[in-house]
Amino acid sequence: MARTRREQAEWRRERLLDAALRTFAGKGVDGASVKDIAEAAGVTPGLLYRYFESKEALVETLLAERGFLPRLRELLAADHQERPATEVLTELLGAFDRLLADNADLVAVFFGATQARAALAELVGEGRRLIAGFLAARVAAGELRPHDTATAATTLFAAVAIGRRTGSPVDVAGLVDLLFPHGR
Amino acid sequence: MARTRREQAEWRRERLLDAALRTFAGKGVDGASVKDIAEAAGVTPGLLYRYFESKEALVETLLAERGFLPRLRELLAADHQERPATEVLTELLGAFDRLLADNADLVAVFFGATQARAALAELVGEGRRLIAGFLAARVAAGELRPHDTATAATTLFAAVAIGRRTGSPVDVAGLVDLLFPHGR
Amino acid sequence: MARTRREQAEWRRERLLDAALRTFAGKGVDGASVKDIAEAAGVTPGLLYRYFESKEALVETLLAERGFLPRLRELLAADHQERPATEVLTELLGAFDRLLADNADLVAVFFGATQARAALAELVGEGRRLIAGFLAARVAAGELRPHDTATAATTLFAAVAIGRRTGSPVDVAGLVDLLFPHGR
Amino acid sequence: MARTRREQAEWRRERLLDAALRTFAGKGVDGASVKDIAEAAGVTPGLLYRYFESKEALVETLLAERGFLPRLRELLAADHQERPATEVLTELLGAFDRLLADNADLVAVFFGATQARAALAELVGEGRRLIAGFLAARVAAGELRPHDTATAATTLFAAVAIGRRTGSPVDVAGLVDLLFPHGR
DNA sequence: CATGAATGAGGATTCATTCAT
DNA sequence: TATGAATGAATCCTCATTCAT
Repeated sequence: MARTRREQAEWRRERLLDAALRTFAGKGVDGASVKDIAEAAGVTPGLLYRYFESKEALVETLLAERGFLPRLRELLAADHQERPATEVLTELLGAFDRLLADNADLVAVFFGATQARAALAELVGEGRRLIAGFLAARVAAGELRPHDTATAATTLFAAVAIGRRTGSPVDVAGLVDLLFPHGR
Repeated sequence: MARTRREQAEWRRERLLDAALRTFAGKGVDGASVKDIAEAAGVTPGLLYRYFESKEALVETLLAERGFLPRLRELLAADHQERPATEVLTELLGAFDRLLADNADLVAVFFGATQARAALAELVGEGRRLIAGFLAARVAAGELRPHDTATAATTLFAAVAIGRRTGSPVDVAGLVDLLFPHGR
Repeated sequence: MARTRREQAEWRRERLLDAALRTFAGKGVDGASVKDIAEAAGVTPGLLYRYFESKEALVETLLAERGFLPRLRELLAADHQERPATEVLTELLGAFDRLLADNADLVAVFFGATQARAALAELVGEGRRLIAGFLAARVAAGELRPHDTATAATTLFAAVAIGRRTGSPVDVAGLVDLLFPHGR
Repeated sequence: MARTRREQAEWRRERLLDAALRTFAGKGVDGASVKDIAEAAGVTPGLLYRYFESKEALVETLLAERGFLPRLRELLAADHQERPATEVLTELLGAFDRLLADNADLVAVFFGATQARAALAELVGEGRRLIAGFLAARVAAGELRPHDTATAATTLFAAVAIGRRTGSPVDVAGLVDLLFPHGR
């Protein structure tokens, strides 16, 4: 109630992003009109333009501010030196899976919006590189059997992503055990 | 030249579907106007309505007639009794990969169109079931080690699909070897 | 009634230009909406865009196709060798005056539209040059007293134009007699 | 700095009128938004409404307060009894010419704004009447030859105005000499 | 079969204006 | 006094669709 101007504006901006995310996820970026979004946020279309330059800018802001790439990087950046590779992998993929589940709306936008194609490729590429690096280190350490780490990384990532996307999430522990039976 | 009425109509219909596929793939289903499609086919928008009830019907027809689910089913339905499982899998996934590559336009539509979400899920689900069945049979026959066949099927499929989608196709033989080292 | 497609289109285009001219003259170019124009033409706004790319293009077309500069040139290009200068001038300015009166709507657009500024200057400049040339020739021939022909030309033109513009047309014969009393 | 409330308000009002004049001249009355004007004045749009009831009222105020009709009247009202008519005329028209040059922005608004049409006609009408009166007096006094004083007045005025408007100012002395050679 | 003129609904966006702070 | 969040109506324009020719 007792909000300052600044707070109120910040709050409204976030509510608009929320509404946009929901609406885009439901109707697709092209299918959702500015009016739809405004209605979902309980305001008039005109107001949207005080906060975002255009519909396109809104989509970009959504991808930039609500994108989970930063959080993905955090997850993967952690230091896992001491623990067994399969345990770390299971935890990592589980976190990724949860990230996707928690951001189902955003994932929907990601898969749909033309503008998001590049972002999607970047996301997958980044994850792949980081996981592949981790795997290679553990192979070098003799913990994991030698294998094509790039393909393995893609595979792990893809399985989780497609599982979420098609509505039948994969069992992460099973997945890891599939690629590295007996922890190798 | 000497085409019967029936043939001419059939031919035009196919050309319209071609044009629609190309245009949708390029601009997205929502982004492509009926005029765009008609122009791509070298006709006027009005004519499109002699062949398809609406733009939506056009999309549905495209998905139904040009969808590769039938061809996927053919691939998987073949009898592979005699040959080693990994060989069959490699061949199967390779064929799937080629299917995706050959139908890049359609895949683009699949991933983008809201209407196609269900179709996508169905496609993956179907493929998964069939592959899982194949794997289970080979496990039962003692050829493959016991493992979570459902997860394995999802994983194989997903890796190929995401690989194509993100523009860095996976090495199919490597993929199979990853899950079943030494053919097991 | 029995109009061919081509004729009908041509006719409609002209009606749209008519309607635009009337509407622009009444409300100004910025003040007149595309809807206003369409209504004045008895059609829907959308149709306007089959005939003109944009509202701006419509204005330009109006100025280009309905502009009277060509007719002004014709008037001034005629050969008047034999007749007294004042008679020729009176006739010329009278014709110019009638041109303005007949195109009152267009004149209104000319004075108002930013895009038309240049056209207005061109119109006046052209007329000025041609009249000045005529005057100079007659001075050289000894028919008219020596005088600043450029200023005279501007003055004659301006008097007629402002007279029309402010709704109190000038008496053309009186005007000529004012500058060249006793025909000199 | 140490301004009273009253002074500050007066000052702000004038600054708003300045900004409006500049902005209208540049973009046209319809083309300039209230936001544009406010920005040009370094304030927010809302403030404008403390000083003027509406955008239209702003235009009217501009025309009323910044219009040069009062100054034109002053010019023409002066008593010129003793001096030769052509000298007075030259001075008068020169002053008018300078008035137009100094108020180029306002003239632009005058010619453009629909609301200003009437004001333009009034301006010209007033000037015409006053000049015509002056001419008639001098004809009556036998200084100038008998002539159509109304037409002469229109002509003098028009030549100066159109000269300015089209960017090629007329030579005032030459103009007077044109109508009254040898001062008659 | 094929055209293209015409419509009506809806799209994104701008803008004059109001009002709580 | 001055701000800037919010509105609602209007603007230009696009588009799927229909239908007379």
